[in-house]
Amino acid sequence: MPELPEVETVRRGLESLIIGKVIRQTIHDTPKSFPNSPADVEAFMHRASIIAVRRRAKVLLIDLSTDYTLVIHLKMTGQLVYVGETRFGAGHPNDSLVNQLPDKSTRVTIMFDDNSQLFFNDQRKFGWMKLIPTVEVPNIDFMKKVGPEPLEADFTMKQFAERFTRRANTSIKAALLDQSVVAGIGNIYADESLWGAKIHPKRLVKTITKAEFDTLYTELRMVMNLAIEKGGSSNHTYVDAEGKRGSYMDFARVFRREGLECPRCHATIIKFKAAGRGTHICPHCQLL
DNA sequence: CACTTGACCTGTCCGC
DNA sequence: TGCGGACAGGTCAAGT
Repeated sequence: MPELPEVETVRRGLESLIIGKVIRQTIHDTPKSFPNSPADVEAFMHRASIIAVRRRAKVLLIDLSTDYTLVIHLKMTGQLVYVGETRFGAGHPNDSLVNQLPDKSTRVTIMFDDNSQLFFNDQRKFGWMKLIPTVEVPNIDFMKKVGPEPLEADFTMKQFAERFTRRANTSIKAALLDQSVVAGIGNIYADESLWGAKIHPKRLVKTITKAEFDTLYTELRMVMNLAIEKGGSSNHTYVDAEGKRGSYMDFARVFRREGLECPRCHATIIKFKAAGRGTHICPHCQLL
């Protein structure tokens, strides 16, 4: 799924749904998705209550009353879906997914005392969930190297441009996707913000002017705020904590719109490969 | 160090 | 209807 807006949408949903709930049982038989031993799960999850649901970049952190934390990365196709004690009736908008859980992509099932459940689904098995002591969270590799987030209040335009100097000889798109430069951007919002700033994704970082970085900073924050407001982007498998799709794709200007008109100049949007990823631009607005 | 490419998986879609 | 290949919201470990 998930770039920052999608993970934040899941975080907000979980926060409203599972805080205070007590874990009765955890079902996990796929070590790649959840490597902790049954003994760890028994000792640090069983009878634990949910204290907080936090997020850092694209990683979710579910704090437990045992001073352990579930650290979760959804990667491409991970989902965290909560199902209440009463399931939706047939015909409900969420019916198709929620009523079928668990399914063949369910990797972990957490059952709460009130009979509600939290499912970690992941079709491609790239995602993972790990149980570690809460005090160790800042020490994991990801946390140590991940950069600042575009929406942090104290993250300035000046800092934004400075973060990129280390990646002077790579393309701006590759640099935007580098989580150690700026955290939380993925393929959708890289393309959307570069369109907003009228920058070609293959431009080398060292050729981007200060004025262009300033525009990119502003566009990136606008795009991410809008995406959070719309509950994220559901390009393929992404759903929020209640199994609902996000609607940002209805507002996308270039992403997955190849062959359609640029909303700014009406040229035809094209798709090609950049930084190893499918990339969408307006060839008239974004020149190399 | 900085940079690029392939690997990790499963499912779906598109052309033959 | 089947088969092969390309591709999919992301990181890593390798290679140069």
